[in-house]
Amino acid sequence: MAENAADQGTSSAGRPTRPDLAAMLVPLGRALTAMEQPVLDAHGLAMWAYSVLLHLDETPIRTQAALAETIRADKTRIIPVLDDLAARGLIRRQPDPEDRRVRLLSLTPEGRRLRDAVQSDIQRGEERLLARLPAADRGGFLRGLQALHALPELSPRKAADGR
Amino acid sequence: MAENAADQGTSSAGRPTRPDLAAMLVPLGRALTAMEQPVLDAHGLAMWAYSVLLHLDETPIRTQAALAETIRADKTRIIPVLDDLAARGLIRRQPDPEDRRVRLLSLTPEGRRLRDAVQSDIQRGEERLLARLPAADRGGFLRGLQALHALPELSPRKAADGR
DNA sequence: AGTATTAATAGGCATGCGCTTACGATCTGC
DNA sequence: GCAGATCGTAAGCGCATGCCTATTAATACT
Repeated sequence: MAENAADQGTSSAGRPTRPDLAAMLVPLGRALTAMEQPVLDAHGLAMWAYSVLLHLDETPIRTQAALAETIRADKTRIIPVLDDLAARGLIRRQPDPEDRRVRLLSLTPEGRRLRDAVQSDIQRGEERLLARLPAADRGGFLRGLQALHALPELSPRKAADGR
Repeated sequence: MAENAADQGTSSAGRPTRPDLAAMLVPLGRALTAMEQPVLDAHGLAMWAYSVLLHLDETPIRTQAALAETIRADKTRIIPVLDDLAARGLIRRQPDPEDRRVRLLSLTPEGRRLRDAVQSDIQRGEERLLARLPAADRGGFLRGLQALHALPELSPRKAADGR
């Protein structure tokens, strides 16, 4: 006994060969977010506001609640964000003629300009980081990340309603 | 001049070919964390407690403050966590004979057992996710992730004190 | 017409967390 | 042996966030 064999469960248990994914992903996410912050500050954008600008225009978004859900924000908490963005002329919020309860959201040209400028800034910083990766792994890392990001099981809300 | 050309910045700006890294990493981290939660609950461990168990024993940790820093916890906030872990016999907290201010932290055998069991469970779930990746990208993804995770610039605290 | 639903909005409650202060015990330098 | 720094600990402030309720306007169901 006390042997350091490796079989002790269903699969290859024992001492793992890598840290938990979350243990790497979460700090990385934090670090990336911290890198973004100064850029956002420079443009007077909060993280939520940037998130709104990003997701507006990518997908046709109808209601504010739907937007909130896609960016995983609280329905009631983005309202001040939208107020601010609209007041600054970065988004438009017109009542839907077909259903006058909903406000149709869209990016204004200035909104798109700002979004593009900020995103370029941010991705420029990210590229500096990616450059640190061995070239052989860079592509796989990015593809893997995008693939996981696209998995529906990882979106808790969608995964729940299987009907 | 409303042409939809793509050059408009310093480098390859315009519409980016991928989402921001943080925009993928952060939700992924959240999803992974959510996947871990039931496992942790099943073992009666909170996230901070698990984090402590993980990092104890990997590196020789002397002071509680040092532990707190490595797991990015607040010095004062892990104390109840340590209290609980010690009360459950998962860690030991003996006064250092050389400096009786500091408590030497170590994993008990039960602590190590629990940590290994939980981590196997967690990584088993993660492997199910990784299996969804194209085999060609899986290795690069993991290596890239580990490489970025190991970068010192991404640890805000260490990066700051360059002196 | 009359009731139930849904969108947007406001407000409030509870939680978790980072940060700060305070304090006793202990160590170190002078 | 005293002053200042350090460790562990307690307590509290403030912010961001998730969640829940209520209100109002508009739509849908019957």
